[in-house]
Amino acid sequence: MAVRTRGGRGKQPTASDTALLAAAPPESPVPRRLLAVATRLFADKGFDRTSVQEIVAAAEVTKGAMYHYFDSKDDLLAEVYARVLRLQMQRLEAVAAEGGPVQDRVRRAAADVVVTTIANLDDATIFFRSLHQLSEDKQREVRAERRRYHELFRSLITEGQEQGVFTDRVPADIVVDFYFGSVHHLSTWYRPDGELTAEEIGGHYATLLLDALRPGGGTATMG
Amino acid sequence: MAVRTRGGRGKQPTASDTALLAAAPPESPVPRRLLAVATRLFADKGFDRTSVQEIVAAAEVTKGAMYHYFDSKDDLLAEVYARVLRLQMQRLEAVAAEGGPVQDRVRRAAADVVVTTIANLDDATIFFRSLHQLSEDKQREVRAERRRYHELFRSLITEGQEQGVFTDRVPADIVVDFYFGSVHHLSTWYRPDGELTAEEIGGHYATLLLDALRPGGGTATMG
Amino acid sequence: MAVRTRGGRGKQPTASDTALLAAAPPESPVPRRLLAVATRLFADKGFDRTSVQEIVAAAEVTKGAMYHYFDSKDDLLAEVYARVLRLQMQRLEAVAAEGGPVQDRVRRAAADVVVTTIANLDDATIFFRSLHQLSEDKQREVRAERRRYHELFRSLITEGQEQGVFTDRVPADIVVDFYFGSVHHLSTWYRPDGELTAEEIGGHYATLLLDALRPGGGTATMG
Amino acid sequence: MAVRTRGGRGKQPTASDTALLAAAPPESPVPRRLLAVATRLFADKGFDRTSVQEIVAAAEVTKGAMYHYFDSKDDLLAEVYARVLRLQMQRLEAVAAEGGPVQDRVRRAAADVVVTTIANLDDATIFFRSLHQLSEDKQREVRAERRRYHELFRSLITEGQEQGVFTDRVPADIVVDFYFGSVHHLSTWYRPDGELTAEEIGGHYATLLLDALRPGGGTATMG
DNA sequence: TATGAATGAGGGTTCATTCAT
DNA sequence: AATGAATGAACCCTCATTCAT
Repeated sequence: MAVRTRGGRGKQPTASDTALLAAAPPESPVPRRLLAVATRLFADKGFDRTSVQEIVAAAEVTKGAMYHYFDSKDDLLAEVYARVLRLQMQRLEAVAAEGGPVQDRVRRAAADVVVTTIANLDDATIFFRSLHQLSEDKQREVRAERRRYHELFRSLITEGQEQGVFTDRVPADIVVDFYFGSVHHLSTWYRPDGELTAEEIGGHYATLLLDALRPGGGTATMG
Repeated sequence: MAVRTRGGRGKQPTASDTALLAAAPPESPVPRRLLAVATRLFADKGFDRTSVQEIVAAAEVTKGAMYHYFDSKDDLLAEVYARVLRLQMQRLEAVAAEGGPVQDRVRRAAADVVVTTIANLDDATIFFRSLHQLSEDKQREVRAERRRYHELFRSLITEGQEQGVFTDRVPADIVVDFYFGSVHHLSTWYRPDGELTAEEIGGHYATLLLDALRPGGGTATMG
Repeated sequence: MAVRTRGGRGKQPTASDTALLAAAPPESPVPRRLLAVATRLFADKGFDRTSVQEIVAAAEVTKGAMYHYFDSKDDLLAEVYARVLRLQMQRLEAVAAEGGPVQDRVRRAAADVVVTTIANLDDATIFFRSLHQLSEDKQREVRAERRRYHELFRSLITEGQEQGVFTDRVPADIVVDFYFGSVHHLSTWYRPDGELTAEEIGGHYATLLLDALRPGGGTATMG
Repeated sequence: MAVRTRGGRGKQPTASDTALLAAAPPESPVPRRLLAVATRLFADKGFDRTSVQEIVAAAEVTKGAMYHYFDSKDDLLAEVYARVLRLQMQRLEAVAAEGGPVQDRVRRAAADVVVTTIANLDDATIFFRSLHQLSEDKQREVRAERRRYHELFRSLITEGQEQGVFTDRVPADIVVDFYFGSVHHLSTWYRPDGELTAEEIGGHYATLLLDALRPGGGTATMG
């Protein structure tokens, strides 16, 4: 990580906290303001179409200042990825660590990732669109962290399948990719002024996932 | 459309046909070759990171020739979008027009879009990653066509819900966005050398969708 | 001259004829149409900013056709120059050949060149703005022809000075350059919807010239 | 104005000062050097035929440096216009503010603009030839400033007409356009190695103007 | 007489980054 | 901790012209 000055943050922020992170008021310290502004611009116009000049202008900072805190424009993007991965992981770990029936934990996790994603739509937009704009090294790191996240989620699915509360007609791996595809694409169609709240969408998504995992009958494979 | 010279293509190509389209042999006419090469490069490195110079070099064509056939680099991307939209729409229309129980048609459509997407992974990669790099005008066109596609798919879901063979716990709109999110993200994780064939993945995805839509019991919303 | 096909034109066209030349209807023969269109565009946007593509599009002709009739874009411009020089020379020669007192002939020539210039404003615009865009060779030709024109006009001034009806306080050379500067710049400020007609302006310009040449008193050189 | 760093200049420079401005020695700061070189090249070959590459090469500066100081090539041209307008306006204002009979002030102004124009022939060449190559916005600004200049000059003519020391046979507006046409065209025919000095030509031009404005008899309009 | 695909050199401009201060 | 002038490579695109047909 290249940011040389940054205070730690309390763990387990709520979804609404995380939205505040992105809103970074102009009086906040320089690196934070740069990150906030960059997130906004990257989501808006894409990484490659956002110039360093625009970022520093929007953050009311000089170029020199930016290069003082960040190694490169790339590094700025890497920080965005690090932030969102850290956040999602924290939330999933919290849910996974709770007690209760596995299907309840899966539902909570599934709904929560939707709500958090919607609360940080810019992050989500960047996440699914800009991975290839990161350097090879950093891509690898991101992918590795992402894999850890998926594996944790998958372990919950597997736990349910082993207990028989979930069907295993479809491999847990596939289920996880299937679900997170849906989640990532929220940034493509979700509009804050739509009919449904983030919580309602989270509920629906979780329902679709849980219903798909219901054991019993199953739909016959066509043929 | 900006390509000024191009013959029509036969209707209702199979999934394997479509893969061939992208592979465009070197002796094919200039615009086709450019499109094939551009698709490859855009998927590989992203639109903004692919220079016109690289495209024409890979297509063994001069820049002037490229600009003779395409209005701009943007236009090249627009053609990729037009092609994939046309293809997917044709296939969905074909499936929708078939007879048989609605759940069979949905399953076939759901599985087919997966297979077709995998057969044209480059297109899919570009599709979900580069829309914002298209000009406003062209974005609007793409979105409009995409909407028509979604609406056709949604009408199948609605039909099933009205017949009572699908649950309506989750609105058909949400179901469609949920499913196509999963589909679009295939390009993120699918690898040709993986354990499962395209058809198997299509089967699993269709199963997850159909199972989620099974009527009956349902999973209680967490309380 | 590079245009290979062009009928001769009657001599001594009136000012209104010449305006018609520029309006060239679309059904007129190809080279004439090209010349008319080019004149319009060169005056509008300047020679360098007018592409051959635009010219042939506006003339509803293909590029190949244009290059069949003209050697180059440059050649098109040369033709415009040739046309305007020919025209102005013809008119001046006609006036000079008339009888009557020299001051009447000068007045007529001075007024007529204004009216003709206004009737062919596009030509005038091009004339004073695009000479340097012609090849060296062609520039030389244009300048030579222009010199012949100036010399003819100057001979009228000299004639008046020798007769004593014009003052010779200012050398005839300077008078000529002085006057044609004014005339060329008509294209800079004249607007067809202005208060004065072309004839009125011609009258005023001729009056200014003739009054400046009145012998007698003269204004004392400052000092 | 787009040049971001430039000190003011002393007021009321003499004609010979202004010629020095254009000669900008090589050790002068980057923007000044660029402007000097650009003026030279634009006058020589025309704006459109002068490439940015040529400018920066002649100024011994990199392209990046040029774009650091100027927004565009267009901006460079706009600066040339701003400079010449500023200069001419200053001089006219100085003359107009002097005392003495109005005909003396007009004569001085008329002669001075000729001398100044000849001292800055490159500027004059560019001025009358390249206005249409400026962006619409900048053209408007230039024209507005030019109008202010003309109006000041015209007010002197009007003053003389009202006092009866100038005839009003020709409207003051027309007189102004007439005279400045002549002045602008100096750049077309004046050669430093000619027989007459700048001051002599200025004298002649002023004489022609003043003589044309002499009241009395007048030349009868031809009938 | 006319086409239009193709050329290839050059156009203006942008941009992430460096470095002396 | 911060500046901002300067770099230099790369970018997309335009264009007059040619040539096989």
